[in-house]
Amino acid sequence: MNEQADKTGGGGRYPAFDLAHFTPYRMALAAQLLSETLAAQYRERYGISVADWRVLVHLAYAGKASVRDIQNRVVMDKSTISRTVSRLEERGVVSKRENPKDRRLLLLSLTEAGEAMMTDVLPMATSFQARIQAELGPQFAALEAALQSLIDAYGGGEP
Amino acid sequence: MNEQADKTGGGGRYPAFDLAHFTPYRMALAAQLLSETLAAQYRERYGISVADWRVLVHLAYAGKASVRDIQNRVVMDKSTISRTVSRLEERGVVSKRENPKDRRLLLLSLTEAGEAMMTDVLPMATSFQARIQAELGPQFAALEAALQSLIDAYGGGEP
DNA sequence: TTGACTTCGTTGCAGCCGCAACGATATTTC
DNA sequence: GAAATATCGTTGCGGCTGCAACGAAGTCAA
Repeated sequence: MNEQADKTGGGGRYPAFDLAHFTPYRMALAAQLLSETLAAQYRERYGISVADWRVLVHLAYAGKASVRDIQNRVVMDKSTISRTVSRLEERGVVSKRENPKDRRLLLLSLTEAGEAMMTDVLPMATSFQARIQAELGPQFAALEAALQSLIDAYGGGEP
Repeated sequence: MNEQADKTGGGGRYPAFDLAHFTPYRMALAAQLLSETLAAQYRERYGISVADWRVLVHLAYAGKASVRDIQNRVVMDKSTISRTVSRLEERGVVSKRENPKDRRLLLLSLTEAGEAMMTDVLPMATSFQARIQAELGPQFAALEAALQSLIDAYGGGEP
């Protein structure tokens, strides 16, 4: 509790501005804490990164998808998705075929091993969600609503 | 609105799990949208990155600080701070001296140019905060409270 | 059919990040 | 006072990311 800020830097040239009370920063912090807490669990067990996780979840949810499908649903650059998929394929948890209907597209899906892994991993996520919900209690609904407002207002849908 | 997920991948092996309704993901998305919206403004005018921004804001707020002071306040790795400070020093907006009281520490502060820049930039942030608050209306207080709960619950303070 | 245009995924590049190891300086302990 | 220990900031390294450019494949129009 030492090193107090002296706040006399600019001689009051600009208004006091504390990052700790700035909503974008607080949001980033909260998001990072949540992500890390969850990621620590599956990283330890399976060596899965956040990018891996997002791709895998989408495939578990959708069954089959192309890179573009994932991109439309998950906010990730297509190059990131491409590289993530390649890594997951090498690990043997994702299958990467060519779509015969349109040979530009990939037909991505989980392998047997991938499905087995997700059978183990998804409940972790579900219970984490439950934990958040429980910890927040009545605040949870309000948080959800506010997040939705922000996502709508700042272009979470289509550009 | 084509490419519907078929959801038949695992044959119902695991519970339906939609990333879009998962709180950690939604939080990350909202945080990213806010960050990008704000960052676009000062990046365009001053070529400032988010890391730059955080360091600069802290210095504007605190007047003088060491790398460690910043690390204690802002969640950034010390190596990131070190490199960010070096870049900002080269640009001439941050001064980097040695603390005579303890020669391990740096005595960081804004230069005249840095203060001038922040005089211009900080109001942008203030008005962005006001915009968020206005857009959320009564939801804002609830969001703040929920964020605080999460940050407390997941270790936003000291490890 | 052919040629222009669009879409999809990959890759080269440059930059940033986190971790761990390190040198320099302070502090503690004996 | 000297040696062990702790703290601070920097740097090397490996990995990841976003952007832009690209080749391959499909679509559209004349």
